Amino acid sequence: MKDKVRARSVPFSQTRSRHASETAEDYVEAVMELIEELGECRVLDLARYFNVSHVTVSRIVKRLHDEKFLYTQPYKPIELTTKGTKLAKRVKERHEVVLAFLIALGVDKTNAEIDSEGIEHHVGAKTLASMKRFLKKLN
Amino acid sequence: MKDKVRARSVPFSQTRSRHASETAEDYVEAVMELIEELGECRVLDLARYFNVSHVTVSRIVKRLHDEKFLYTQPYKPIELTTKGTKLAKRVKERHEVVLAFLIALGVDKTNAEIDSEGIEHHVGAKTLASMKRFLKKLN
DNA sequence: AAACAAATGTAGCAATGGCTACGGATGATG
DNA sequence: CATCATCCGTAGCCATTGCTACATTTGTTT
Repeated sequence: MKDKVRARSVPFSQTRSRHASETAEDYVEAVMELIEELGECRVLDLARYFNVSHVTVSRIVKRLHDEKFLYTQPYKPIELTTKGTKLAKRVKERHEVVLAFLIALGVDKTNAEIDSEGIEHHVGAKTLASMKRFLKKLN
Repeated sequence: MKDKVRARSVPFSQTRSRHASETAEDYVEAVMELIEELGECRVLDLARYFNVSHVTVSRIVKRLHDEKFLYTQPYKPIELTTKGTKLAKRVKERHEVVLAFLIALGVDKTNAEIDSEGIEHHVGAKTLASMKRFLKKLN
């Protein structure tokens, strides 16, 4: 009986570290987008993007720098490392698939955009493949 | 230009408070499940369920008690309040829809279970309705 | 009843992500 | 080149969710 219960715990992979990974994904994706749209990415651009204070951003940027996702120097624009760019591309592609999928499913654009932001982080390879298959079948 | 960027920040609704709500959802759902399966729900049952220490559980249980989601007394089993039961039922139903949906989409059971745990928290009313429609069409 | 094991609580630490307040750096403008 | 606004860093606070170590309660077993 207890074993059965313990088995259920598998999907709950240490909430805190999972959240940290989600933050990394959100930030590298945002940095890539902001560089595309504004030419460069500053701390305040990220603060406006995520609607948080510049302090929160600069601390997270520091962490992501330590984890080698991006380059950052005081008072300089933020850039992605190779590692960060790879992650950003993967995240962006997955995000686009999830968004297109929700819209194809019949969700209005506004809600699809909101939900896809949260859902994308939890879409594994298998689920992503299924979503792509679904989209392909529609064409 | 900046406005366009700022608009994107809408889906990112204050990460921290969102996480706290997700925890509440996970815990009331777990309490309901554990009571069904074991007859009662103890701190250690939740610790095994989520694979965290009993300390983490008892602190979260204290918070959920303050927020009136559950009853708890020292060294006694945990029970859901009316508010907690309502939330648990809603969460459970949504969870079951998401899981069934992923399986119907072609995801294997193991991955569907893992991904649905994360996805469920971000499925809004509109997306949930679309998933239900999809499931209905299959029958 | 005493002793022991198991369950739970408490103290106190770390990491993460929020914040305000303040000060230093940069760059534009007079 | 001096000033001033903007940007950014630092200090220091809080909440949440992890942890270990230790204390206490409960219930079982001599």
